[in-house]
Amino acid sequence: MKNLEIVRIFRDIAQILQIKGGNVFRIRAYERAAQNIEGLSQDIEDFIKEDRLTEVPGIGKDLSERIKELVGTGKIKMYEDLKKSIPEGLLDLLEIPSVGPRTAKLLYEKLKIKNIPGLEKAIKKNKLRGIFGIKEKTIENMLKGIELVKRGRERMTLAQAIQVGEEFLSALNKFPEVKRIAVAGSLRRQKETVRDIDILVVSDEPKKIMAEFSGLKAVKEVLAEGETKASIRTRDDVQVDCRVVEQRSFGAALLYFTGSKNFNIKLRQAAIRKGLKLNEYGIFRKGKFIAGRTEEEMFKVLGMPYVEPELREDNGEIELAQESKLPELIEPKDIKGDLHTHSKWSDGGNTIEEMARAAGDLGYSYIAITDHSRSLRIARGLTTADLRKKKNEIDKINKKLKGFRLLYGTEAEIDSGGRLDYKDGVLKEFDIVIAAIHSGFKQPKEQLTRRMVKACTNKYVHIIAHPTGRLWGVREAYDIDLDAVLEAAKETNTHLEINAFTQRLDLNDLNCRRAKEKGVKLALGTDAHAAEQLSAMKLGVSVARRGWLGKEDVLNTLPLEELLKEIKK
DNA sequence: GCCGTTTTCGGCCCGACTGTTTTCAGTCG
Repeated sequence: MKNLEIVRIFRDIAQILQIKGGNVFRIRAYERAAQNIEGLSQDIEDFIKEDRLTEVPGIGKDLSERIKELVGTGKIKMYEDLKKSIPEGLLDLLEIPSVGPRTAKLLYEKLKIKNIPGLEKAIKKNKLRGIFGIKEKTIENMLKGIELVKRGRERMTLAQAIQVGEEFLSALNKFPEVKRIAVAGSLRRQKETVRDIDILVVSDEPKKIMAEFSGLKAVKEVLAEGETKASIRTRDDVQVDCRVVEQRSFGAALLYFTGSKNFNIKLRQAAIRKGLKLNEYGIFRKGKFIAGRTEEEMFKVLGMPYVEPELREDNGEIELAQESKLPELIEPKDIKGDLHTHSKWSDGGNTIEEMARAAGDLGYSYIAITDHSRSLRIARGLTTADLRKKKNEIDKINKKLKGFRLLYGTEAEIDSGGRLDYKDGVLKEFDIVIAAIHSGFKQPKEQLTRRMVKACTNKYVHIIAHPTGRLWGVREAYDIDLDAVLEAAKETNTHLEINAFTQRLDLNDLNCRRAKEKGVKLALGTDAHAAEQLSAMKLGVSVARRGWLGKEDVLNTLPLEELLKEIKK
């Protein structure tokens, strides 16, 4: 899959052109193309094969030639030439907050600064003084920015972002001037990682809110504070932006502040075509306010149904909305049970009964206890003797429980040859079998793919757990041919998992969409190793929603009897 | 460099805040 390589190159090109001072629309064209390719659920090489590259929005004659050149020769000449035209390392300067293309260009032209260490040295030697347009404050901001880059401004996981967002909401909600409050930005779109937190407040006293926001205990540093908008950094180095608007602009501001940026641009273009102006204060016709209180009324004026925040990525949803063909997304309440959990029998922290009660409290009607299998010793995988005892325990608890069912399950190891580590006679006893890879991630792509495909063909395997192995902050997805696995899954009625564990979210949103397009049904599981982790299901639902999935695309929206029928091979 | 129920040429989203400015460019989202 060359998609991400092209994305990176196009973004690089855009940045180099910015520094060199190219046509801003040409620059934007590269950025837009990169964004659109990033959002593709299909391999770009498929588009080439079918000669329909220019069907990808933002890709015309020139860019399609560049893409073909890269896929064909491994290089893009124009990009190689551009790279040579500026020093390596200059692009790093753009990573520094407060340093944009113009400043980078200035620093290079006046002082021959080529990279971040060079800038640091120049600042320490007082060389920046006297450069036109740079004074003490600017230098100070650059130094702060450099520090931040050094510490690595990583993105948070969605789970962390949700927590930070909630803390700020509840802290701000205590102020009487706050009439209404909401999170926006990529957190509201439920992206799997989030850079900064956006908070929207309705109030008649914006100045007061600004002071209160900047004065919160969690605030380490105020980055900017104006009349209606302020940015701070928390003690944990998270940037939080707060914006205050009046009541009638709440919907407009929420829409604007939620993004994504490209989604907003497209909506504004749609507004222009209708002779309207759309900004964060509302929709205006000849300067007269006609909508803005709620997002719903704004979409209505723009002639389309409400677009769920999770869809707002400019990945085709606006076009579908205009034809009223948006998918109806799955919701948390549709989930009837959790299909991937662990108990004390292997490496979980709670007993089976405790897990069952916690699941019941969440309103579920079933839960699968899928402890690790024999060969995963490190997680105390169960021997066949253990399994008999575990089965007895489950049967006993099931007799006690009314309107709820424990499913006897396992998360079985797929070995390096694609076989499972329990014999068929053992496997067939389970109500549900999840198969997973926990070793040999670094095998060649072909072998990894073969293992997964073979696991799908096993007639006792119902679900493939965390199919790409991505573990946030630990390792990248392993190198598999996901399309081949999807094909195999489709053919054998095997389900792929959306693992909702905070650091996994695997399959991710784009791959979910790919699975749906291929006709593969997904199974949501939290991989909970303790009762309180069952609540991570909401993250999995978010991934599913971002992957355009409806209730009908997810296995465990089914009542128990239908679920058991559905998974039969 | 892309794109077209106004257009195949001439447009291309819109505004807040900062730091440096006597009116605005740069950065950010």
